[in-house]
Amino acid sequence: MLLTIKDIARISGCAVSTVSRALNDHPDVNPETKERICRIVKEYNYCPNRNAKFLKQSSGKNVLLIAKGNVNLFFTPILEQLQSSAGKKGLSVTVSYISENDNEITEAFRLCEEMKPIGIIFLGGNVCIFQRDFSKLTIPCVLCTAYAGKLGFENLSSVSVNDFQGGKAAAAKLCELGHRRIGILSGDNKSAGPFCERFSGICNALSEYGINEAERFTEICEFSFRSAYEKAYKLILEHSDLTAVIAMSDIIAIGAVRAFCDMKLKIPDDISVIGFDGLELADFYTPRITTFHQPVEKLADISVKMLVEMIENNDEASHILLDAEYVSGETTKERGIL
Amino acid sequence: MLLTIKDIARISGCAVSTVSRALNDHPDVNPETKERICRIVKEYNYCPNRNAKFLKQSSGKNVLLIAKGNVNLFFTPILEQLQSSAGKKGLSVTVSYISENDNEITEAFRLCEEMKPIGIIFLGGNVCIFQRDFSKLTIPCVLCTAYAGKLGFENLSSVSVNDFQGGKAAAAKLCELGHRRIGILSGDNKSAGPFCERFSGICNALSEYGINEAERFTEICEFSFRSAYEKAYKLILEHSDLTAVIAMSDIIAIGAVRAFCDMKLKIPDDISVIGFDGLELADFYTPRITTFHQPVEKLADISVKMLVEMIENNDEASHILLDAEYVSGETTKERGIL
DNA sequence: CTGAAAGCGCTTACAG
DNA sequence: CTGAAAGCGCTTACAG
Repeated sequence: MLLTIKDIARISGCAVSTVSRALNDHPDVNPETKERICRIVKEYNYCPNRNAKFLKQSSGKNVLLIAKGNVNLFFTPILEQLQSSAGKKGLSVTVSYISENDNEITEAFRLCEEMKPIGIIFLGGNVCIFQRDFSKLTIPCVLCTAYAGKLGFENLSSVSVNDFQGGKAAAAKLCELGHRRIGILSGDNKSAGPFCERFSGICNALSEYGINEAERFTEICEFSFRSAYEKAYKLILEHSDLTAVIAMSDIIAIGAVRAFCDMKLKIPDDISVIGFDGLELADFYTPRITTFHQPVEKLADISVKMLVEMIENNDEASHILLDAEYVSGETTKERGIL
Repeated sequence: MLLTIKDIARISGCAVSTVSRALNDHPDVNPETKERICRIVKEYNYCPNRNAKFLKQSSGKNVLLIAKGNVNLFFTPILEQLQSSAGKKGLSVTVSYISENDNEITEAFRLCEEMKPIGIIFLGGNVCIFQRDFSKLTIPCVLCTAYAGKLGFENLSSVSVNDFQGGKAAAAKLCELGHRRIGILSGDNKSAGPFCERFSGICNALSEYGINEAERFTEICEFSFRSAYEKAYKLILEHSDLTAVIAMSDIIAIGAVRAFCDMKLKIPDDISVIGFDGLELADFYTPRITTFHQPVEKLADISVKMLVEMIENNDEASHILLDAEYVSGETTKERGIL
């Protein structure tokens, strides 16, 4: 049986309330008393029951981190950085992993009641769900990896790469290399969000290079190697004259590269591929994936910084866009002279 | 403000205790009352506060799932399968992710007090920590992906691949292809656990093929692309005559393949590489990684089945070893005639 | 600076 | 089958 706060009170000869105050760093407790209590706590390896704590607690230093879709190679390093960055600011973070199909706002709302956090960081999230449901939440929140500036909520900041510019730069890069028959392997770009932004950016660049809508060949794929593989295969079967493909994430790029290899297409001689995200994996794949890197550390650090400033200084919501950084790889080259 | 059970009681005209019983499927509640309560619960979107629930609850259908080291591509699919498999058995699972450096037993013990689960599944875990600390836990537990048979705890079952046989088969495969100068890229094989088992298996096979200890070239790497890359590089620099490498996981194999490419070694013409785990990624890498696949679905399903039987039938602990399945890829071939 | 007491939202004997 | 009441382990006004 684990010890309770009552046991610690008994052993230390204090009241339960004094132990609680000592443990939670309240100012009005005698330093000697506090030290004695802490010693006993350590000696007996006492650990407060979080259910009871959260049931009562109205405030604290707890920050909630809601990660949507944890299967994601891209989110894992951000998550680690978020945790370490929040830790340095003296915040204790509780992470909740939810699946791609869950409603992040509903989950956040429930956890707010349970944990009474002072702020929330969403790692990933569906902008449409935010638009519809976010008003339920009244504490400071930050959306990390998607732009929430268009939503206009007073307590919702966001930090992400400029996905429009990133998409545009990726397409421009291929056009500069002389490619004109370019396929697009997109994530779901129907509803607002990063894929939609990237898609707009890509189209914008293609237009500037005089490639009109009739010459854009797009397949929508799920966020998996297999789906990307299948859609890449289909794209080439239907448009054998493509010389380049833009994949909206490195996962998709890898699925595509594998498909092209199986079709006996040489990369980058027969076809160029450009990815997005700049995963560590992209750098260890053969061939190295040419990609646009999302600055993971910055995304995480800025998220935490924004949240802290909203909480402590009552700063109003702001929306920061970072540049995705071009990473040269082995999957792109100039279009061969046909 | 979220609704509490009191609100539901007031709205439905019942007592709080009746609402509680209805919600928790207790037998002794009038079907009509129950239906009315459930309708109201749904209509008002009521969701019980888990802190309060767990604070009181002495039993239930809660199963705890402790996943150690969530950065792991191998664990993610097992985790998903475990959740779906447990869901089908009518168990509600709570997942706790802990880092590689945490003590899984300490964490389990704390959560037992808080959640009062009826059983625990550990996804991954350090056998040495189990040996030292597991006796603290008295409820049925299953260790998934490592063998706990040597530990002899009455309430700890385990299911894993036969890592010794897997390692042995991997080494034998290379020997059969004519390789005699074989490098080993190992995870930490100093303390008991899968890497240690695989290492023993590898050594056993090499001995059987007459390759003595002086001809085994081993580097220990961390579980990352980068570490594997560096150690693979080092291995070749120091032993340029190696014709094959056994990597103890696909992550390590991929780091090695990338390193060999950068050293201008052709795979598999100049050097063969064999991995372990059978990640989806291994099948989408170019070249496809030859590997030994851990049967993810079986590992998960058996874990749940074992736990349920320990709980419901009071079955005693058992330890199941599955075979790792050979998956032919593009990174192995016969040793060239020198 | 400290203690006694109320109460967070639930569950579960106990009584009817 | 249902309700009133105790209590889970904490935190926090309130009094001193």
